[in-house]
Amino acid sequence: MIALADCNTFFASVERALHPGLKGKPVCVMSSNDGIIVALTSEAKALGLKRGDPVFKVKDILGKNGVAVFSGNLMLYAAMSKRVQSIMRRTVEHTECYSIDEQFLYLDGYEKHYDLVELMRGMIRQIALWTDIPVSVGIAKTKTLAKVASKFAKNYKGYKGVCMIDTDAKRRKALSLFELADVWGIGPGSLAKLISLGVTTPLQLADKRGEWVLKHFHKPIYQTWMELNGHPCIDTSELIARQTITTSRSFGNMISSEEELKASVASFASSCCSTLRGQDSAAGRISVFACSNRFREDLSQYGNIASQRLPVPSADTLEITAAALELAHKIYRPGIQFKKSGVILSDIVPGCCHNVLFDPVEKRDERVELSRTIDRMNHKYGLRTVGLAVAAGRNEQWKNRKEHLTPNYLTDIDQIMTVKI
DNA sequence: TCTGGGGTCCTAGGACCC
DNA sequence: TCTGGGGTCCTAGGACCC
Repeated sequence: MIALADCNTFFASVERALHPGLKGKPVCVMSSNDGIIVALTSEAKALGLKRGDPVFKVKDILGKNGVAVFSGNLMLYAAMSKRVQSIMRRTVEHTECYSIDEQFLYLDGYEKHYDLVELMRGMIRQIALWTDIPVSVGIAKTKTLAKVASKFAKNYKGYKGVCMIDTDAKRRKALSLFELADVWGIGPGSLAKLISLGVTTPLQLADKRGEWVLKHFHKPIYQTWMELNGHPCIDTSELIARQTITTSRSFGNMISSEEELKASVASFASSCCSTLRGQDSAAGRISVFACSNRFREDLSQYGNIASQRLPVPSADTLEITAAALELAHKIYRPGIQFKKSGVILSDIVPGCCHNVLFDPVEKRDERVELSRTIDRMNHKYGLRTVGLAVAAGRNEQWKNRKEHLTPNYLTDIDQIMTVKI
């Protein structure tokens, strides 16, 4: 059996754990620039708020109901995620991190010595005690079914946090009651097609013949069909290293000068490079994109992307930033109000330093060591302690707005919480 | 005035090879 | 009227996920 452990409204729960006065109150976490709502507690949902709502459109609801709003702080949430994961690993040996708030737990063998439901309830209590993060667990024979079970566990108090689908009767009942749109792997496109073919519940899909599924759909939906019938076939085993690394942001204010566009791109390139070195990899290809504000119909619209292959896979901030700036120059257009830019590193290979005949960069290993030294200084003394001047720019119109940021209580000794007794 | 960010996998189609 | 067969590699774009 496989369990999926899912943190309930994770980002909002982290904020609530660190602001204990908010227990039982509506809480929302916003995206960068405080632009949209990305996580919200059930109390906030009850007010009619939804994930994805632009904050400026719901300002009234937020204000009138005293909703606590926070600017998203991913560093903080990642640190809390690590704590929750470590408690899960104390309970189950073989686990697999699927996302910042979800973990698969492999329970094979545990049924001999434990009641699986009670084992998971014990783990949930431990997590609540040590972190204050509420967790729901679904148990079933496949990951897709475990996800279904975890939603039942989340939505019905009677399960006390854990729902197990361990018989065919339970599987059929669950699938007959579950929303087709909520099945893992079924997005808006497949949903519309399924409905047009007369399939409206997960059970109806599961009961179709395999040939029928393959006739109308491709491999991904076929795999979902297999899993709904209890045959495991989705492999999410962790990729050791990421295959692409992206840093992109919408700007706090629109910008129109090439210098500012380049400053943003240089800053994002640096950020990509330190992530790249963090996983001991090098990138063979770099892309830079920029676009105008698609919501401003009164302004001229423009978007473009340019890519370049690096002569040798590289993790050197200086080399990659130089390439990024050339690409930024290519796509820059005077007279456009830019709203967003980004840098994408791809063709990622393991290893930081590749010795190659006719390498245009001399002393590549020393250059990588320089970048690593900068990483260590920034880690020790705070982000952006040392960086490239070109990334600083002269004014910082493009920088994010974050007006409700929780301090990095869990990762920065200078921001640690003060307790007054 | 104000509308997020970062991933994966799959497929079709073009370019190129013999 | 007739116009090979069989590959590989690369890229763009769609669909989906959190």
